[in-house]
Formats: sequence, structure tokens, C-alpha cells
Amino acid sequence: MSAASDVRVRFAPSPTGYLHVGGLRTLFLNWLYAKKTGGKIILRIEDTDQERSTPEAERLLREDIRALHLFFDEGPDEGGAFGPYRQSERNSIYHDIATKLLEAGHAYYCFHTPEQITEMREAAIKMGQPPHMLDEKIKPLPPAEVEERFKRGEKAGIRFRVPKKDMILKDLVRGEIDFKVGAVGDFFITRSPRGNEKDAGRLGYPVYNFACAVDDHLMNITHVFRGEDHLSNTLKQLFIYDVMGWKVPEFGHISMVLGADRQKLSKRNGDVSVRDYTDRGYLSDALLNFLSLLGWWPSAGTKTKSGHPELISREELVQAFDTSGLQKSAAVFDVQKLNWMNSQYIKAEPIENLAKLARPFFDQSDVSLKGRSDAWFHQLLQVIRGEVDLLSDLPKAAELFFRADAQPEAEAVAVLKEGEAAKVVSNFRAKIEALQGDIQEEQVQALQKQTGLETGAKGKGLFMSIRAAITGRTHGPELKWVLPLLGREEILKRIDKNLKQAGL
RNA sequence: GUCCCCAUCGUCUAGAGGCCUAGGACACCGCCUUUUCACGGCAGUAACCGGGGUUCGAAUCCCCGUGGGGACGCCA
Repeated sequence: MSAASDVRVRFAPSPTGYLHVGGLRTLFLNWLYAKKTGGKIILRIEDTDQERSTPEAERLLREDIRALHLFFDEGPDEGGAFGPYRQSERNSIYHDIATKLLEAGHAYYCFHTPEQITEMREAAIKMGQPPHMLDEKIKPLPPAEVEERFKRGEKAGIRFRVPKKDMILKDLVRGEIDFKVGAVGDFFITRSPRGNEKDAGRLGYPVYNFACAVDDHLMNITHVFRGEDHLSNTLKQLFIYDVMGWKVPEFGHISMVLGADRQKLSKRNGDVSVRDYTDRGYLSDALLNFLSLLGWWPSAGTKTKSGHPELISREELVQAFDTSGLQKSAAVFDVQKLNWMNSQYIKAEPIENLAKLARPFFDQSDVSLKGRSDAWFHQLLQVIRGEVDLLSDLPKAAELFFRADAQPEAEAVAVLKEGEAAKVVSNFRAKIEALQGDIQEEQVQALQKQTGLETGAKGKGLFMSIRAAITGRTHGPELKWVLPLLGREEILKRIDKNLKQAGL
């Protein structure tokens, strides 16, 4: 992390639902940039669409972000010198600027209904023209007529008059992008009032492109990293900066995240909600590590403590982050790779943390941790953590240690009926019975060896017989780990039960 | 339809004119290890979208084509 700087980036979600992985990736890239440069990251809630935004969604969003241990320097809850940070609380600011735009002739009232405009757009497309071709020919009304219409109770939104000129966007990711005249048409900057506004007068709530440009400017945002799908929005915002004479922030349009079908990630082609992932037991750092590598790549020679080129800790990510690694082309979200990465994080997580993270998954499952000590649970996790990709797979992997009454598998029964198996098992059972106190790893190995010596069994005949008799299965973790976890009583009980159920 | 963006293994990507017989990672396949499964280790299969230029030399630069994606809301 470098010394403090003037860099200010923001995450500006609209509170309409859970946090999505695409949004999280944008947030994280912004976060990395802020941390890397010693700048600040601001949370701004874009809730100008009163019909869709809910406080509940905002709460959920914050909860999701907090769970990932990502924090903001400024925001609705954390405060700051550039508030309010909720757009719904900034109405008077937008109205002031909209009024200025109106007075300067950069914007005009539009009394056409949404239906009329839609009609014109459809007609334009039919003529092979850009959709906004016809409706932008609508001439602004003379002031007297505007007054007249308002007096009659008509409602109007304000439209921005897009200057007739080419624009160049200097993009941090894509270089110079040229937009020809007419790439966008006159767009709405405020809605026509719906009656639910506070002190709105004849003005409604602002529309995204307007509120966004105003806030980025007023909040001194220096860098805007957002999805490529915003490219044409950026053009609109550029025009606002242009006529207002504002300094334009740096823009970086990051590539899209696509589903396996190469379409924009959606509910149809994969899970999009971050909560879905955390609920299934993806670790936050694994998810973030994976997401960071979707559309960004560290420069050559980046060293990681893990020794693996793509297993990069959060601190290392901050160190390595650089906008030159931002990718131009879209990236497909590959769950397989995420799963692998998650399994690596599960293996590397300090056991106490892992226990803390894993416990809820056991509580939700039908294997109960009741009566088990923390030490035992840690030991258990140590044994099974290598087998799973997700925390939610843990209880299933642990079943062996809980299901004392489970039927032995057919294969296990077959093993027990084979040759000297019965002799081997009873010999081993006697040795366990004679034991006192906790069973140690080395003891298990010594006992097995001894049984081998005494019965003449070796190899599969020895090890598999014991395994089948105790676990009722032919595969699983190493016996030297299984037996200490089970304990003397449990082992004896299981041998007797399995033998009986095998008909021996 | 119009505008904009993009194009290296199945996927994420390295590559900024000779270092490329194109490197890494996930997945896949095989072998080794573990007298089980998994883990781990080692090897292998696999890509520069096509066509024209520029150049002594092109995955890298330019043009065209094709393909994919995005945007075109009084949503964000």
C-alpha cells in the first residue's frame, strides 16, 4: 500500500436485490485500485428509481459486502465530507443543476409521453435509422408554451440536448474510443414527476446518467472503473461534463463477465448472487481471488506466497494490482476453476478459522457436532478438508464418523467374507480392546503391523479387512487418522455391528 | 437496424516485430505416490478466426471480411 493520494473511486450500486458476482468484481477491482494507490473508496447508493429500490435491498447489499471484509472510506453509514451518499437524498442538488442546464439552453422540457416516444423509436428502427432519430427532432417548446402546459397540469421530464459533435473517450483499458455525432440522442435527465417526490415542484427524480455525472463530479471521483456495458452511458455523461465545464475523471471500462453460454451472466446461465456462493461454502478470499483474475492479470514476475501463480492473497493482489493488467475481452465465468481455487483455500485456511466457517454447515446438516470437543472437530476437519471443494461438502465427507448405524457397503461385506478376514479383524479388535486412553496415530500403525505378524495377513488382506470391519466401506481417509477420531468404544461397537450385519 | 467494443488451447490468460517448435493455470488424459478413495508429484493432448497488406521477419502493426459481445429506457 502506498502513501495517501488523491485517488477517489466509488462503488455505486442500485439497491434492487442481492449483490451479484459481476458487481462484486467491479467493486473489488475498484477496491484494489484504491488500496494500491492509497486512495479512498466511496459507497454511493443509486436509488433514484423509487419503484425498484428498497431499504431492505440496501441492507442486504451492505451485509453481503461486509461479509467479504470489504470496507468503504465514505458512504451512507460511514459518513464523509461529500454526502449525502444516497441519491434519493440529493434531489435538491440535481434540481439546481438541471435548472442551470435548462437556463443555459442545454436541456429542455419534453411533454411527450413515454408511449409516444416509444412509437417514434420503433418507427425510426423500421426506417433503418438509429432509434433516437425521430424523437430528437422534437423541437423544444417556447417558454410561454411550457408555462401554459404546466398550468394545464401536464407533466414533463427534462431532456439533455446532446451537442452535435464527435467525442473522444480516453479509456484506461481501451485507449481512445471515437464516438461519431449522433451516437446518442437527447436523453432524459429527470423523470416527469409522479407525485411521490419530496419538494420536487415540476421536477421529478433524476435519471441515472445525470445523477451519476453530477455525483462523480461533486464527490471528486478521480477514477471510474465500471463494466463495458456502460460505454454508451459514459458518452452521455461526457456530454454533461462538457457543457458544465467539469473536469472529466479517468474512465476504465472493464470487460464483461459472461456465462458458460457466452452471454451476459444471468440467472439463466449460472448463479449470479454472491450470497448463493457464500451460502454454498465458497470462502470470500477464494471468490475474490477468482473474480480478480476474471478480466485482470498480474504482471509477469508477480511472486506469491502460495507458490502457485494464481493463488494470490488479498495483500498480494493489492501489491500487484495495476490497470495495465486490465483485460479488453470478455471473460467466461468458469465454476470449475472457482471450485478448484476454493478447495485450495480450504486446505490452506488456519484450522481455527476453518472450524468457525465450517460449523454452520454442520449445524444445517444432519450430522450433529453436539458433544464433540473443539479439538475433536479440528482434528476431523484436518482429516477431511482435503476431500472437498466447498464447505457445504464437509458434513457429507464427515458422515463416516457420525453414522455408526449405517449398513456396510456390499463391497465391504465381500471383503469381510474373504479368506482370513475374520481372523484378522478379531485379532485387531482384541488389541484395540486392550488399549487405554486416547488412540494415537503411531499406535494404529503399530497395532496393524502386529496383527499382520500374528495372523500372517498382509497387504490388502490386512488393511482392507480392518477398514471394512470398522468403517463398513472400502475407501476413505487413512485408518491412522480415522481411528483416533473414532475412539476405542466406537471402534469396538462398529466392528461388532458390521460383522453382525455382514452375517459373520 | 444503428452505434460501440472484442478476437491466442474447452475455459482464464502470458505474449507489446525476431527470445514462439507460442508459456502458465483450471479442466481432461496417463503415470507415480498412498497396499483404498481423495490429496500430492510428474508427464501428455490441446490455441494464434479468415484473407490481404507493411516488413528481411508478424500471434504481435494496418485494412477488409467473419464471428462474438454490449448499448440504443422518464432502469441502473
